[in-house]
Amino acid sequence: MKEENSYEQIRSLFTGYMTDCKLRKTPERYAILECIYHFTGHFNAEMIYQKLVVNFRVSLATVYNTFEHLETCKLIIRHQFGGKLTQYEKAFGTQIHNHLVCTQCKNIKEFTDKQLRIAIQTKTFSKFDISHYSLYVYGTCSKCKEKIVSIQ
Amino acid sequence: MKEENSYEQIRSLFTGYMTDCKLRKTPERYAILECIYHFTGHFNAEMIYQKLVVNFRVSLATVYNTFEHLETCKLIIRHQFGGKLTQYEKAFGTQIHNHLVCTQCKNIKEFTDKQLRIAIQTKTFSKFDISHYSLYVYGTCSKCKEKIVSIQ
DNA sequence: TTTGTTGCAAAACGTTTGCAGCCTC
DNA sequence: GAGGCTGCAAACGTTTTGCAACAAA
Repeated sequence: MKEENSYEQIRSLFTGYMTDCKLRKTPERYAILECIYHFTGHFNAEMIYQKLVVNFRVSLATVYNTFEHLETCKLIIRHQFGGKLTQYEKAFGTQIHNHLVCTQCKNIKEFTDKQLRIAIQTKTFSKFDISHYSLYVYGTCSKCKEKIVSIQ
Repeated sequence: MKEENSYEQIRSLFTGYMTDCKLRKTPERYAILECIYHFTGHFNAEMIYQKLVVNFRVSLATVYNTFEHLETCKLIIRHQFGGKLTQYEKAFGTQIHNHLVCTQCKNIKEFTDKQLRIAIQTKTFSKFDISHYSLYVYGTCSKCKEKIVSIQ
């Protein structure tokens, strides 16, 4: 898999998208992209805003606005794992993966499964163009299993 | 698949759950369950509330409260298909199915795939107890594809 | 009688919007 | 210079909470 995407590569992808859509290339948008690039794991608008606002003048509204564009050009993927919180993750420099969601502690673990991926991706729908997919597997993680056992 | 679950069967499942958890068997909870039983397709708290309130004294808060219990005892499944709205569906009397979500018009179609279902369900995780799963496939539906073509 | 559950209204929360000013093109 | 984008604050819609009254056990 393409594990090595430099910031410059990602940035030029975003620039290309903005040019195509006649969007303006503002410093805010690049700052948000760069912040996401250096971020590990899942994030939301508030988290990126908090990280940036320390030494950069941005507003939450701009973060939301930029996320929308990043989502359409597939640089980030939006998730909603049961809670009300919308979470995102980078869609570059990472393998396609699925999510194990613990319904007790809400923790999320990732897993990859080549067979599953192929099964989903090769499925064709006569009247539907697939863009991407999300598989969420819900259950109880090992830590919470222990807790339940110890209570009984 | 078990396509024939009478309301009485479902009701007694719920009763059993409430007994086990030492919850009170209130008329409101049964009214909400019955309303859901007769509902087709996806629904949310507001929809059930609106249907019930016509000839029954309930509050939205109670609907939310009851949904939480119905979710834990797996009589309903919670979904969040990208939008901010939380949607639910019955988890009885229906086949396990996946969702095709159109990113343009937000319409949702269901599809079943036995092979996929088996592939997911037989996947075992050493430290994780699977309860259920949701597969969302995002893309563009036929109607929206036409629109895009006609614009260009 | 006890205390879980209710309706109601207010609050909370994440997200969106309206607008005047700014800055990219 | 035009108008897309910004920050700010107010508004929004869904969900949660606090509380006194109610009713299941």
